[in-house]
Amino acid sequence: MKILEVLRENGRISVAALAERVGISRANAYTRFEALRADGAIKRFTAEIDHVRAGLGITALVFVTVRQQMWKQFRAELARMPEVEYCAITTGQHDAMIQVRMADVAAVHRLVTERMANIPAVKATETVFILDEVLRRPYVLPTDRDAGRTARRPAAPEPAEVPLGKMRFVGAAEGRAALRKEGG
Amino acid sequence: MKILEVLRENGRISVAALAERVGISRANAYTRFEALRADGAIKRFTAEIDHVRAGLGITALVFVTVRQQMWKQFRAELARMPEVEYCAITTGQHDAMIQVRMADVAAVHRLVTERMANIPAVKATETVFILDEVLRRPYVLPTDRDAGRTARRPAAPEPAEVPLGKMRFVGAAEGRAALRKEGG
DNA sequence: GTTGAAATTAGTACGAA
DNA sequence: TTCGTACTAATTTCAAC
Repeated sequence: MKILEVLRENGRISVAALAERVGISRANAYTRFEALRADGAIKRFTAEIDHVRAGLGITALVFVTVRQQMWKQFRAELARMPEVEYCAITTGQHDAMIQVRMADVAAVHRLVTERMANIPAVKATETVFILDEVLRRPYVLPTDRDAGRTARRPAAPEPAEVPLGKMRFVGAAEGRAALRKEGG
Repeated sequence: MKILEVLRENGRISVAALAERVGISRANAYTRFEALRADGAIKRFTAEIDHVRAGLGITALVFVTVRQQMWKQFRAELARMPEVEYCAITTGQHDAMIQVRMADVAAVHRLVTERMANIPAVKATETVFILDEVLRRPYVLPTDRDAGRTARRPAAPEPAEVPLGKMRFVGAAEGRAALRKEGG
């Protein structure tokens, strides 16, 4: 975990420097580094690029409703859209969320109305623009849980008190109101 | 752009190998590499970590409605939540979208109902679970636009045909219907 | 899991095209 | 701006412990 913590902040650090920061020997660092890569815990190393400086100043989220039994086609179409940076299948009102980077607002409009709308698998879309990216952490690690808290718990083995079947995937405010009623 | 293309796929490549792949001299590669870093085009290098293998198998999106004039406090609270991987301010129904990685569903529930709900700046939340991350590209580049298309356009200087003030930030299906009516 | 030396590679400087 | 090259510093590998 310590190795991962260092590497997500500085992916180009030398293994020797990594060893020193983690507090192990160089040879050990090489062994563990290679093991993490082979194991797949580290998927790849990448450069974070300033998309604004690269000429893609507009970021948008497109929430997509996918026609049932056309998922395979939807995924195939996604693979052919290089402007898509991220796509996740979600629960809730929509089926998928897509994040795109474009040069300007008009390009987003064109993408959604011309390209996305012509995909048969796409039933409907809802577009939202990103005004500001407040934070992007390289990747969250389990050890982050205790960081930033004033009082750290001794990692109690908290059981899943709320059964999954009882959860409501809705707004928290609404959920709290309902719980209050139920609880009395 | 070529350098960025290589670097986002392999952030740990040596500058010598980078020079060869891009087709420039070693010395030139060092110069440009350093310039890209100094300029801020490359923000940092990072390791992509498999969060499932790291013990954080659940990913969720929390859409947050923020109380007006409490943005500063909201951002301050965010900084103290290490489980948040990404946060963006958006247009549309909600004010912000937060992506979190947690060990299990119960942990997400706890985060939203116990921690988030106790932040005065948070008026309401809506949680959605990510079932599958279809794709995550390191960072999209302008050169990606033409890739993956069967017919590539000669990069015409397309003007912004649709004025921003005329755009409707709503569902595309709805938007198309409206345009049909307007257009006749 | 550690240390230390050999082999290799990376980073720097500078003149020329 | 870019290239080639020579030089110095650092990294990686590999061995014994």
